[in-house]
Amino acid sequence: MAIPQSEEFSILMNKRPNLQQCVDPQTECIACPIRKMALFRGVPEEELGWTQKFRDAQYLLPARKTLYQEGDIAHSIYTLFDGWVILFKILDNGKRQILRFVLPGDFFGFQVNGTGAGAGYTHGAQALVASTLCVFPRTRLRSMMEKQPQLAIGLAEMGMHDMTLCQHHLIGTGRKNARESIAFLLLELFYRVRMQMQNGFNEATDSIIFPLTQEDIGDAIGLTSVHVNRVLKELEREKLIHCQRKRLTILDEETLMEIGQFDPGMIEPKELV
Amino acid sequence: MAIPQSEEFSILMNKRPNLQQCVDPQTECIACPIRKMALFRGVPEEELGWTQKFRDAQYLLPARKTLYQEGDIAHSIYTLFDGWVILFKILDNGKRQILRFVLPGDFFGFQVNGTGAGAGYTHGAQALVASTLCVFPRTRLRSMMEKQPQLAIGLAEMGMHDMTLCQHHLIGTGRKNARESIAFLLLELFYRVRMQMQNGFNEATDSIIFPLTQEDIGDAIGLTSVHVNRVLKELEREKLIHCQRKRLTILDEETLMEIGQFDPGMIEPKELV
DNA sequence: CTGTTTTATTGATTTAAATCAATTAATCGG
DNA sequence: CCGATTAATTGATTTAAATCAATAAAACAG
Repeated sequence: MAIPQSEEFSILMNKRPNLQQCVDPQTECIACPIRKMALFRGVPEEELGWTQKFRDAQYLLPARKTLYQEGDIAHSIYTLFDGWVILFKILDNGKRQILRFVLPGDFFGFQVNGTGAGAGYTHGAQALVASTLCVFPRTRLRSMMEKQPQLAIGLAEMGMHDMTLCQHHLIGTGRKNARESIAFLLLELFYRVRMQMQNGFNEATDSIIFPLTQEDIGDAIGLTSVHVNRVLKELEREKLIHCQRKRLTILDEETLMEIGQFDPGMIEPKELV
Repeated sequence: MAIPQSEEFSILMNKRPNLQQCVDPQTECIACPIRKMALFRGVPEEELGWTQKFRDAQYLLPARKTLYQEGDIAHSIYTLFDGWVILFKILDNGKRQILRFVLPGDFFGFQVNGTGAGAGYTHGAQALVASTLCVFPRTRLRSMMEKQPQLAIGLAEMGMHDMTLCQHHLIGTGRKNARESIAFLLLELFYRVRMQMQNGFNEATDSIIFPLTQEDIGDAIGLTSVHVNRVLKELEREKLIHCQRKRLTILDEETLMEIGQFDPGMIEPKELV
């Protein structure tokens, strides 16, 4: 299969220096294993030919590299094809708040300040592990949606889901203690990753690759890495979880769900009626 | 003008017992002063005739009354026409987390768990002051959007904006101390109310009606009302704000913005390119 | 493989905010 | 207008998590 080489490639590379062109044959939208959970979820198959032209190409973002910083001009929007990305914001006091964990199929980069082509991202984005991205030019999104309402509906549905996750994130930070909040986060990510695997590639399991450092966990829920460490050790002593080598094993799902007040229903994909 | 009496009226009233039928002549969508910021923002005027038929009617919700509880079957979605509504969630330990402050023009009630007509709201909704609501049947939303993509685009845009507000809310709760977080919340609501007034009815001012109790403030940002009180008193002693009789006056906007790390840009309405 | 950097771990101490406890001030229903 | 309920205020005490500090262990680059 020929590797599509977008005319905008060199411009894009200048603007997003950490992106690398995808060398492997790129996945066509029509053949995409995660399409049903992603931006094009509602687009009829016969329309995918021309909607794919909207897509720029697939690119690689190496582990721990920044995709964009807050304020960067938002030329592109993204669907994560493979990997793990965090969206975050750095405060004046230097502290970092992780806003969202982006998993395969998730759409991001559409939140901007300002209007028109010069608008800037409201947040930064960074890969936790080597990731593959589907890149779309932001300025074509509206006209695409006008031609293909299923795209706008898909976007609204994904937005609804993201909003619900964000609100749960808020509850964890605002009204749960460290133990409850950490239990909830571990379960949320565990379930999301596992659901991802079911819909895409692998089998269910009680163990997932978990590339967060303890500092990442703390920055997600408003704790120091020192305190995160103490709570994780406690949960390990109680044989509820096991963490080692960027791998997380859930040993006692039921107890953990009680502690974190986690309901798997929140993870399920959302539909507008 | 005749008062439209929906065929679904009596069913609706059984289901949402606190809603009262609007006695005053109801505002037609075409004449709505806040339409440009609301759900029908992008819908061309010539289409508003048939899109309004989608709307059920306007209803009154008295002050401090609950519109729906978490888990209630989500028959309707809402645009707040006038008033002030909070969305919240009650945790197992009885604590309440306010998720979102709904101001005129804002759309809510679309976040549900489950699929199809029997899905339930993910959160509760309650009026802070007597409020007027535009009520839409939830089950017609998707077909409406398929016929009128501007509706889906408007929904996606509003979702993007709400998401950004939620993320700022998260930052306040996760990574700011009580003083910073309260300063931010006061400014956010002050700016949102003032923007509302500019686009709809009144003049700019340094003072707004502010119907939150100190407990409401605490439940929004994860503090006790006792601590909220101490911080508010401190800000008053420093002549930065003045609170009295459900009215908030911002005396020193600049200093307050510095304390809260508040950027008015976040309040501006969002557009997809 | 090896030195270097990053991340994890654990103890001692401090602190911001919670909790407990009264009182005072507002607001509301009749 | 008036008793009753709800909300605000203030002090004393406790506590969950932060901060400070020092290794130990892992991951990484050359």
